[in-house]
Amino acid sequence: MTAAKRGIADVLAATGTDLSAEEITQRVQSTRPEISPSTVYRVLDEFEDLGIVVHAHLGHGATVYHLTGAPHGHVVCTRCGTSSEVPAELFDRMEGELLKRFGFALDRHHVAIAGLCAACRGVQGRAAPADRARRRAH
Amino acid sequence: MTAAKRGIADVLAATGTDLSAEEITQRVQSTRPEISPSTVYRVLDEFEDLGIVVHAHLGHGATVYHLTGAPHGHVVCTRCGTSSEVPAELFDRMEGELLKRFGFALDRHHVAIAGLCAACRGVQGRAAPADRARRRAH
DNA sequence: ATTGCTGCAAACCTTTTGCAAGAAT
DNA sequence: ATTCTTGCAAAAGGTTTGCAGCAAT
Repeated sequence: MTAAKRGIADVLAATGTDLSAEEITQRVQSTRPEISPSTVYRVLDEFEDLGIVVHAHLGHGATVYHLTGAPHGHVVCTRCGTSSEVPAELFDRMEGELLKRFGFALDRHHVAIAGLCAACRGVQGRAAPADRARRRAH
Repeated sequence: MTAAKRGIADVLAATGTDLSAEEITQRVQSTRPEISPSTVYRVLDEFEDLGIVVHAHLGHGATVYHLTGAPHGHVVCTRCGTSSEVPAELFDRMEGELLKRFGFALDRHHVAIAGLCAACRGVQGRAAPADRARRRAH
């Protein structure tokens, strides 16, 4: 295993959250400044092929990566952009239905559910009209 | 209403599926060649503010747009990239749980569920190792 | 010698923005 | 006159790729 791969693996192991390629690059570069973003993308790709890493699309912005582990889903607030992880078991029922009705095998790792987080629901109450901030955030 | 807006609205009304900004641009340009992509993005933004249009992120590639109507979810195959719409009612149970447990208000319009479609499940059977095509498609 | 990894720079795709011109009020 | 909308071109964000060099075999 090369220095780049070791460094990227270390970063992924050291964090509890999902990281974008850019965040991973920055952290790797804090100890190995010469490692380039393209290498990070290439290594991440390779790790995915090996099943070590999975990624998810959170809707806005960059793809995020994390070590394969306890599968979890993501909820993303379309107003403030915050994302958080939710237990994979929330998807059990839907998984069964999708499989039965459409033959579609849901991937819990990969899911991003959009909506309004508790804080933003409070702020804007019932379905206020979209504002620029909300669109931007998302 | 300006020509650009009318044209874009017509395109959206004439299709039954989700369209990317690029597809919308191409279709609009078939009758009004001078309309630019930036205008399409701006008009789409405005339509969203008005609540006429909603968009969804399908994971890979570009954002897609459609007229606000019967809300539906999307499932996207991570292998072949195909996306299809699924009834919003599939999200009922999950919506309730997310609200109760996390105060999170799911937006059914906006959801993209990843997984393997029936065809691709057949092709690769049980959990074949990821291949380049799959990564690419997604 | 051959193969594989890497850094760099450039390319790419999607989306946004600054600006000056034109249309509508 | 003022305001809104547009086209164009450039920029921006995220990601991929060509290439030459270096490392490991």
